[in-house]
Amino acid sequence: MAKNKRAETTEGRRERKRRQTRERIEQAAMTLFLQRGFEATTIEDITEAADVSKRSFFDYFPSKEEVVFAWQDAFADRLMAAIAARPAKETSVAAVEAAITATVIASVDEPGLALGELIHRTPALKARDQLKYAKLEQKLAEALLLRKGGDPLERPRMRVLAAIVIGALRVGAELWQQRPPSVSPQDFAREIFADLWKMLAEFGDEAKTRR
Amino acid sequence: MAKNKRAETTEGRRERKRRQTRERIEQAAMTLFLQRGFEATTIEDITEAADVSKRSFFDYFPSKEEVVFAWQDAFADRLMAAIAARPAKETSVAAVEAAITATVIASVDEPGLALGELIHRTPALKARDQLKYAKLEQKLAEALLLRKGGDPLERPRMRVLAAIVIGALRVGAELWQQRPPSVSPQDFAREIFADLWKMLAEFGDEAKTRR
DNA sequence: TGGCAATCTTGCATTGACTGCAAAAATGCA
DNA sequence: TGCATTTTTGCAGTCAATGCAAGATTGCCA
Repeated sequence: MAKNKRAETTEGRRERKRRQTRERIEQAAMTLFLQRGFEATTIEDITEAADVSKRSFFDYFPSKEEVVFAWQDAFADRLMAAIAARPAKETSVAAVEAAITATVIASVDEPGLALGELIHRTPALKARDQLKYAKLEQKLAEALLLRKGGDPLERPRMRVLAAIVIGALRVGAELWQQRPPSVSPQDFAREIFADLWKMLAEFGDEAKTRR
Repeated sequence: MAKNKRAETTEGRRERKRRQTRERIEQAAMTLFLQRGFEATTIEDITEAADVSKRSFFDYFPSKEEVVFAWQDAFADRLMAAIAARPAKETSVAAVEAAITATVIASVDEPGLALGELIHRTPALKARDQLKYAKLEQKLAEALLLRKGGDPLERPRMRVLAAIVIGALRVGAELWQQRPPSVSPQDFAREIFADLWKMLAEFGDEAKTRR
């Protein structure tokens, strides 16, 4: 089973082969998924293409779905790091904008883009995809709270801010996928955030003057 | 298979028995799920308890998960209706608040409350649960857009408003589940929304005066 | 270099969700 | 009562996922 490094030494043949096998499975799976769809691809198809036994697949990935989402953990980790890196005196709003923009830009070229459509047309994957956003939101909320010194009273506030921002990220990702990116990711992100804050202010004012 | 009424006449013996069977399955499933967990309950356990054949289960529900989430469609439909019922001259912000509050209040006594914990501790259900919110959000966005006469330029705006409000609903539902409801649902909803709009205004102002 | 111990890979068997199909049972109606 | 329609069921089969133990590989050291 998956065990880790014995010492902190360099990667031995064992580790290397294992990583290579993992990549071979991932590659084979993705190719087949994109080519003939997620459900229409069986584990056996994948293991055959990757030339490993059917049983071994589960030694590398806990489930078929995980192959698709494995790479996405990286995004959440980067975002956390980006948040933590913002100066403490910066407002939460400024910090998320900067952190998300930076993380998105740093991640925009990854295979994830091609996956969007696959996920979108596969119900089981769609559910898992949403879960990913939920986890991201929770992590973001924690990171934001930490910046505030962990004050428990700030928690609901940061939860809501996280929900708003991740919501915007989700909507933004959708818009991005729909139209061919005629602008740079930077400009796109900037635009999205500008719109978002403007809307927030409007909605807020609207509620303020209401009743 | 599931066919509908032949004419608009009253419910015959056939329809009635079918509905009863469906309820029996649902009841048996829920009892077992809550009692021994989702994964630990097999379809056979359920059908045995409900006294139908294993095969028949799938004549009533497309999957094990659907039993859990079937009732939730009702919420989305009610919310849509509530939005549509708001006067057209009302602002979007005022309309969602009123509609959501009314719908939540009308739905708060349903079995859903007991399910929260079950869903929370079952990964597969958690994913599906998030998908539910996503769908709700989309429907809400459509309903809001419709109120605006369907102007395509308003779409992203309404998508974001929907994301924000559903985000607040999600966070609110979580808070509600955590602490014993010491206040009425009405007051709780009012409070949540008041906080939300206040936060929006603050975040908006903060962004406005920034840079 | 040979051999041992740790680790990986694989085959085999099993469970459980889900589907298709056709026979059998129940129901509605003339 | 008899027949057409609908429902329920049994059965066979596919596929994901898991446990287990035998077989192969690898790292290491005497």
